[in-house]
Amino acid sequence: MTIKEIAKLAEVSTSTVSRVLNNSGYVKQEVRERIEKIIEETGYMPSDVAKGLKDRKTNLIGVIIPRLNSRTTSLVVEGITRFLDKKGYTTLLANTGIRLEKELEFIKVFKQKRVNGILFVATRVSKEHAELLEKLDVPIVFIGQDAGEYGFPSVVHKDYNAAKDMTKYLIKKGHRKIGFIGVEESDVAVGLERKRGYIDAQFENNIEIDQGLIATGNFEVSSVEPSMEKIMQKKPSAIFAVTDSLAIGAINYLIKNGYQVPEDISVVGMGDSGIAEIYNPGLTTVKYEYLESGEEAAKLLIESFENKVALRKMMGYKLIERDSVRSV
Amino acid sequence: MTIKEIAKLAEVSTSTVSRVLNNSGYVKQEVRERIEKIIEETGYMPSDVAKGLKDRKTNLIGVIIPRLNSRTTSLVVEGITRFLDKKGYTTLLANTGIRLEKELEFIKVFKQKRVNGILFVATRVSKEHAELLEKLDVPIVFIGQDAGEYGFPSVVHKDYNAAKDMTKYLIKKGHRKIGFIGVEESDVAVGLERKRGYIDAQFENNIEIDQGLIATGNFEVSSVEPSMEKIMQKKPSAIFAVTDSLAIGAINYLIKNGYQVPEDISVVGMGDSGIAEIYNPGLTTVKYEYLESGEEAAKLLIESFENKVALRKMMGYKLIERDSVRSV
DNA sequence: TTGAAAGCGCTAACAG
DNA sequence: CTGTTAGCGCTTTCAA
Repeated sequence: MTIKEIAKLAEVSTSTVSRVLNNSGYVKQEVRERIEKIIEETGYMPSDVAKGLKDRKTNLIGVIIPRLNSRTTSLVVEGITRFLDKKGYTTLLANTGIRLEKELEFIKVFKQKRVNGILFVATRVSKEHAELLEKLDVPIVFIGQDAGEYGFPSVVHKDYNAAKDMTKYLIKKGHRKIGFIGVEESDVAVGLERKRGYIDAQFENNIEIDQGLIATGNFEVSSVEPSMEKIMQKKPSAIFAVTDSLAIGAINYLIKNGYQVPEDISVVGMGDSGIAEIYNPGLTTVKYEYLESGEEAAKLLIESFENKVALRKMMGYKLIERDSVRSV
Repeated sequence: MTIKEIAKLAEVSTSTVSRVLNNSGYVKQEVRERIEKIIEETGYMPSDVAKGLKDRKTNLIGVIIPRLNSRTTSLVVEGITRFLDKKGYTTLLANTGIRLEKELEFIKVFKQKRVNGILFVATRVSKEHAELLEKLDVPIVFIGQDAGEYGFPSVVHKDYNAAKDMTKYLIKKGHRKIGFIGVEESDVAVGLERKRGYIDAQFENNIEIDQGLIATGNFEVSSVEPSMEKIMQKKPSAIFAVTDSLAIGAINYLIKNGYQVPEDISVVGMGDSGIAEIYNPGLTTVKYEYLESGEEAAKLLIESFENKVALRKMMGYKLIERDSVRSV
């Protein structure tokens, strides 16, 4: 079914049909009704493909995510779709499995689909990304990692400050030997910034950094065990894990090994992953504004269509005290 | 940047550029290289919009989901994107917030975008859906709810059997008074089928159904409290919740009220939501093949492009025994 | 108030 | 081996 067929059925020209479709220009009431009736009956829907060709605007926004099986990403995407839907944009979703080559490939695919912009939930941003994006010239906003270095607008979380605050909180509770479960530093936000916060907080409180208390694994819960084995040799009174999953992995490890949380040892996470709330004990953690960051990034992108300014938006956070820490 | 501009730069016709782009027909090696160089330098990417118009194939698949903040949906979508990506399709995502009018609207939007097919993660399927889809004539596969009644292919989980098996399991463990926390029956799969399983298993074991043991809320954890208050008056020895979140809500309620799980009362859920595994105690539940159902549905859809047969695919399940049940 | 015609970017006969 | 041309479905002057 095309506009031409509708025109023929209504015995008018395609222009006239187009006019009633877009409510533009003059159409005699009687003719309008005739056409509307036919459209209704046939279930005809105009093609956005043809329209897109005509006015080079697809109203498509490409969203690139590392994976979907994390609450973080889900919330960000939820925020994105919520905002874009309101503004009449449709979301194209690309799931990369955190593979750089996939990320680059999807950026190209999006360009071919002529998306009006890209939202990139990144775990790291490289020169390759920057060069490709530069070349393809698509509006983009990064989420979760700062791409300001390459001149791209970004929506980031205050990872450094949050981790520092959390560490200070533990220190205030009397802890001086705080184990740290981190992830690869190639993930600047989670791996590097949070670690910096952890270190600086101790530095400012004149606590000597003990490398024996610091373990680096990956995001998989299975990586917690070796990390914990290393850390526990130093007999810490608290564990600071950079994500809630890792924190819960740590707690489960402790329980399995006969410790009580928080009686014997305190544990905190970051991310307020939903599990944190319903877990037993309730996990003390930092709540980030994930849903809001998705909305904010989408908003930034849409706004950049008009005035293109590269900027960085910092999202807030909140320390949520629950039952996994005790004072010593 | 268009094919025309590339053609001009390379001093050839657009057809020749098109030929090197698609690796079709003959092009003199020397000319080919010249064109490729220009494409490379300019970062030109052919427009899928124009291509789509030409050969009425967009390689777009629309995915409609109720919301993203559940592990179930995330896994299904993960499975979908995984499969579609392999096959060269791109995913359009529509997040409805479980509002019927949004669902219908997105189906129309997808039609306008000329998607080649739709995957609908449904919570219920109505006549309105059926009529619209009939009229718009878009290939579709339902996920999670059976739309066979309206002649649409569906990928569903064995909700009835799984719930029945779970109930039988509790019975075998010696439980005769089993509380039931369900959801609205408008959700046929989760609300109705699972309840039927619960009832039939008891019927077959000559256990009289006590309406006082059956409570119906919604998916929100907050709805658990009133349900539990009602059920606990009957002093059950076990609770069967139709989702893991609900089950954990129940456990938290019990703990708050001084009960021990499973010592005082057993609790089981359904869905193997990830929380089930790391929760304390480990939750006995049913693991569904969510990721696989996404893949399976996408596969069905793509296959239906060739031979269009409406069919129903039943996904398997597995009872996962953990630590939230004891024998009585 | 309506229609004819051109053009958006690309591909595929067809002709050379 | 390469170019010309028509047409995909739609909107938008420009005329009438």
